[in-house]
Amino acid sequence: MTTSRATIRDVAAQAGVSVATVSKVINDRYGVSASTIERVRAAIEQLGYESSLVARSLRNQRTNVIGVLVTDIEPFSAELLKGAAKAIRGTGYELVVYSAGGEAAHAVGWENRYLSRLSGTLIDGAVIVTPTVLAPSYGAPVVAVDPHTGGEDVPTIDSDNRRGAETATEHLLELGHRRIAFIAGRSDLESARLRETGFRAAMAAAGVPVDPALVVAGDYAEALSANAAHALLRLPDPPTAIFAANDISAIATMDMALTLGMQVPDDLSVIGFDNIPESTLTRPMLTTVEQPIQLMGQRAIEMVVAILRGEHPDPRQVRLPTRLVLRDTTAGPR
Amino acid sequence: MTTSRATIRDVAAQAGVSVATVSKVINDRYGVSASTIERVRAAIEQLGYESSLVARSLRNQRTNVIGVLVTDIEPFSAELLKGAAKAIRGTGYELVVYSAGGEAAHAVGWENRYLSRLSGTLIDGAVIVTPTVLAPSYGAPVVAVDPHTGGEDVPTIDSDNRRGAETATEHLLELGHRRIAFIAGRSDLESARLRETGFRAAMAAAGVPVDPALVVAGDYAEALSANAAHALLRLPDPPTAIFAANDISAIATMDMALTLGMQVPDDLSVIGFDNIPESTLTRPMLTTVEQPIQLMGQRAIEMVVAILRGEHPDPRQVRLPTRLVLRDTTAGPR
DNA sequence: CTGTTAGCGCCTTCAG
DNA sequence: CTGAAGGCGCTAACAG
Repeated sequence: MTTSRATIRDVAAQAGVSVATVSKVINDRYGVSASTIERVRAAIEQLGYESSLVARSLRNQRTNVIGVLVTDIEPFSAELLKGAAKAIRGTGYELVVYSAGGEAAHAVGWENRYLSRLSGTLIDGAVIVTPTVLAPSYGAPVVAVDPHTGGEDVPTIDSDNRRGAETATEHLLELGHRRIAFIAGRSDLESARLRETGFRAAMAAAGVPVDPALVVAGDYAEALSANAAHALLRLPDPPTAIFAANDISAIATMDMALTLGMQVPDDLSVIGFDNIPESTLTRPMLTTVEQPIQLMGQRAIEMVVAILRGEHPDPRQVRLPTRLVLRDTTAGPR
Repeated sequence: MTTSRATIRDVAAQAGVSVATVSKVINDRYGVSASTIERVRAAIEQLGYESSLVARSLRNQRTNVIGVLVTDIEPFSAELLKGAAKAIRGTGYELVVYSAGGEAAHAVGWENRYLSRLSGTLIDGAVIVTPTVLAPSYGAPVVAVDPHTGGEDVPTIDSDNRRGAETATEHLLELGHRRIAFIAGRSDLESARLRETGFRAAMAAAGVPVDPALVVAGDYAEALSANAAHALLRLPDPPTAIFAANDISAIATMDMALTLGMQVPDDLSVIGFDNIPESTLTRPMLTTVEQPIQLMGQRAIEMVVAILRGEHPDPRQVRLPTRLVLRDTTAGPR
């Protein structure tokens, strides 16, 4: 037990050569005799040696590793990771996902701290998911997914949040709803602002005034959204439909409606945003606006790889389409 | 742009002190005057300095990072990661997920290579998902999820694969099926062997012989499973039900049935294993055996953390229960 | 062909 | 209270 892992020195000692020679063998550099190579390889084999990624990346600039930085691994980022993993195949790069485990993430600027911790060493480039502040990149290429702002300098990937929100709202309107509530997302993210903008635009276009009491904060988070839903449904004149800024919030809303003894969609229509896999786990299944999340992850990786290869991907701001997915949580008001 | 990230030396220069002093401030060591601390903190702030994880981990033994090593990020591992991320919260540890991007993963022993690359440096402990060879751990605690073998030395987490497979088979049997096919999983994994064992045991218990032609390889993979399903359904005397060793295979089977113009469950019953979120995306929705995947990830992290804290978790081999989830892809044979 | 030297960014003695 | 020196594992010059 606990036999510390073999280092390059152990290999060198075992093979009776210098550390530098071992390094040469490992990296296929010229200038090592066949017999020495043989001996070194044998030692490596015997000791189960594998060069330390850390030591190596401290010394070299390139590591062949791309990082994906997330605050947490939840349904959205997990989908994104699937896409990222798909895109990484065949590129020769490896993927490292770094998650602070929620806590540190609350501090504004987590993305820059992470980036600073990993960049220059360990990763050649990074994808940052839902960053709130985007600092000058430290040399390594960075692509932001669903960033705090419509991006100016940094390449970004997002989806058409505004149009998606309009579509959702129009759907509710067409069903005959007029008292439509909106549970807003994280106010520090552009996506949340655009979803609210889309909601308001669709309402305005239909000539339906937005009751300020029906627009509440949900923060893309379960607990806060549940509270928000509770408050909305307890209003003297409650909404007949709720548009939640993401699926997590929509699911929390459905749970709360159930808790309050209401039937979805008979007593209340609910519509979400994202189309995470979990949205089909609810009963009834959630009607929602789909973002191509996996594709967003895929595109982000592709863009980082392209930049790493010295290319200059042209639209640096990629906006993917959204799409209404009709399921069973919306119906006309009674 | 491209201003290389600040190092501890930049901070030292900016604050007019030595590198060592900065290090002391960062790590809260005694022996620095209040005014110096102030100056150093200001410099850190101004430069946006964050110590390099790599340099740090090379120097120290502890990094406060736990690694999760996977061959790829697909539905199963993604679920597991959600659980792992949940478990990491509040522990003070951070999470790094390392994925080889499919390729390197094909080589046997990827887990040991990764572990060797990262262990001792970068990560304090690791969770390895579906390893095929488990070597002596290099000092750092390692927990294996769904390993190649019933684990002897290494702590492991898995679910009751055998019982789950029995349950699935019994369900098919109770519906009246007799020609039941089995699309097997990755033969290098204990889980796949146990699922097949469970299938055979249930068949034997019901006195139904297993037609060798109806047991085919699927490897837990989509392409191979689709082929397998095709072959099965083209048999002169095709099965009336197919039990696939995981949901990916089951979904591939459903797709193939559809391609061949068959109705599920009318012409063919299909049942899977895992209950990944994707299993509710099929139409009809997939009947399957649920493994508590997130919980497996959670438990694995908890165990690593416990060992890191010097505890000796008692059952070192944790087996979680499985459960039949009845949905819409099974019915009696015509 | 092989070994020696220096240094990546950081932290920890140990002197001053 | 502060700074200089050494070394973590590795690689890139340069010497022999």
